[in-house]
Amino acid sequence: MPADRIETVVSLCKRRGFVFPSGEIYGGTRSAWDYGPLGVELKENVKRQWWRSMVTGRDDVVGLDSSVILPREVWIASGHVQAFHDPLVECQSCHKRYRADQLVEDYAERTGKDVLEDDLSAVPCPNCGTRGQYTEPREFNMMLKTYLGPVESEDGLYYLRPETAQGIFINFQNVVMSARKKPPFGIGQIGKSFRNEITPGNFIFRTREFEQMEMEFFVEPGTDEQWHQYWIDTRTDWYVDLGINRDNLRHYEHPKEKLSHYSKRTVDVEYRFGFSSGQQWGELEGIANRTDFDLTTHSNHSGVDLSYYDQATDSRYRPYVIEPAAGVGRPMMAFLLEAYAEDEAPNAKGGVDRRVVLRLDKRLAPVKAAVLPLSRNADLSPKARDVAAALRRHWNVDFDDAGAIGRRYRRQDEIGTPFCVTVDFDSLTDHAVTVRERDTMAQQRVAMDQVESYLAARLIGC
RNA sequence: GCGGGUGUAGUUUAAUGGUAGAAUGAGAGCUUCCCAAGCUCUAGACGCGGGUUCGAUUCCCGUCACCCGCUCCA
Repeated sequence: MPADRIETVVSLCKRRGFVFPSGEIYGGTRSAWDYGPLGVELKENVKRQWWRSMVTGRDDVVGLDSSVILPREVWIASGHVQAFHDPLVECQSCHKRYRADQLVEDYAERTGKDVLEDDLSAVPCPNCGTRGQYTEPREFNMMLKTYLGPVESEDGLYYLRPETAQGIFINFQNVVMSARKKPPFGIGQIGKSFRNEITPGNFIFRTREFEQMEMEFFVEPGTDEQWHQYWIDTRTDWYVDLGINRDNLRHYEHPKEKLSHYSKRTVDVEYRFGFSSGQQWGELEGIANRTDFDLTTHSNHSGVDLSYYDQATDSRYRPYVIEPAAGVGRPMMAFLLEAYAEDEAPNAKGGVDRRVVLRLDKRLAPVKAAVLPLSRNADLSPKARDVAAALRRHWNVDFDDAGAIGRRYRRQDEIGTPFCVTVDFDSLTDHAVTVRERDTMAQQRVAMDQVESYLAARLIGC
C-alpha cells in the first residue's frame, strides 16, 4: 500500500471515471466534484443499500422525498437561521478568527467590563494579544441563499436546506395519517443538502453541496435512550456488513458543551480515513437524540400541534426523535479506501506485477459482471455480445473485447467487478463460458444458458 | 475568507528565455490471446489571464484549483 492511500484512490477515481473535479474545463469549482460513469453507479448502490436496510427492509420505517426549498419559517423555527448567524471577526495580526459575541463575552468575564460587539478596540486577541486589530464583523451564515420570483428582493429570499431532516419533521402529521404509523416508527429520506462550509476539502469528504441519507425515528419519550443505542449499533453493523473492517470504525461521543442546538446526545460513527494531514478519523454518520426539539418548535411556530395521540392510553405526547444521519459521499469514499488493494500477481512474462483490485462488496460494485471474448477472431464477439445482453437485463454489465485478455481482467479488477465471463474458442462447440471470480480467482465452466441463473445465485441483494 | 506550499498529456514525470521528450494509460489494427505479452499506427500537456521581452512553459503580477494550517461535522 502506498504511503498516501487517499491520493492513490483519488487518482484511481479520476483515471477510471468515478469522480472528476467539477467544472474542470473552466478551472474547477471549489469543493465540488462530479460523479462519473462508475461513480454514479457506486453512489446509487450505496444509496440503494441504505434505502433497503433503513426503509423498505423494515416494517417500521417509511420513505419521503421533500423539497430542497422550504418556507423560510422552517429554518427560523429549526434554529438554523439564528444558530449560524454569528458575526465573525479576524485578528489582523495573527489571522485567527473569532465569533464577536464570544470575544465580548470572554472579555466581560475576565475583566468585568462590558463592550459592544461592533467596538472591539479594547479587546486583546486571545491568541497573540494584539489589542483591537480586528476586521469588521462579518455575518457568516451556513445556509446558502437563493431568491425566488422575478425580482430579487428580501421577500423572495429562500434558503437551500442544510439538512434533509426538517422536510421530515414538517411532514410528520401527513405521514402519520397517510401511512398509519405509530411510534416507534421512522421516516427516511435521501437527498441533497447545502452548507456554506468554511473549510471544505479532503476530496469528497466535505463539500458545500452534498447528499445525505437521514432517518428520523419517532419514539415515546422515556424510550429514547434505548432506541438511541439501538440505532448506534444497527448503523455501525451496516458498515461492517458492507465490507468495512470493524477495527477501522469507532464511536465518538460529542462532549456536552459542543452538542448542536437541537441535540441531547450525539454519537458519531467514524472511519479511519487516514487523511494526508495526519488526522486519522473522520465522521461517516452522526446519530443524534434530537429529543422533541423539532416537533415542539414547529408546533410553536406553525401553530399546528405536532403531537401524537396514543389511543391505547388516551394520551397525547410529542415523540422524541433519534436521527441517524449519514452522508453519501463519505461512506462511498470509505468503501473505496477499504476496498483498495494491491496484490502481487504472476504475469504472462513469467514475472510478478502489481494487481490493483477493488474488493468492493458485490452489492456496491458498479459493474457486476464483464463479458470478455477471448479474441475478436473466430466470431467470439457476437456470441459474447448475446451473453452480455442477457445479463444486462438484471445487472450493469460491461462488454470488452479490446486488447489482450489479461489486460481486460486487470481493468475489471481495478473497478471491483466481481465476475468476469469469458467466451473462448471452446464456447463455439461446448456452448459454455468460463466465469472467473474476482476475490478467489476461481474459474468455473458454466453452460451459456445457465450463466444468468449462476450469477443470480451469487448476486443476491445486488 | 486569511496565511504557507503546489500547478507540464488521463496518470507518473524530463528539459528549456527560442512554444516540449519519455514511460504508462487510451484508441485503431495484427497475433485461437485465460490474467497489464509482442508488433504497427493514432490521438494527447506547459491551469487561466495580464505584464516584461524581438520572443515566456520558464521571470513578474493577478486569478483559479488542489494540498497544509485556522471552533466544521453528513
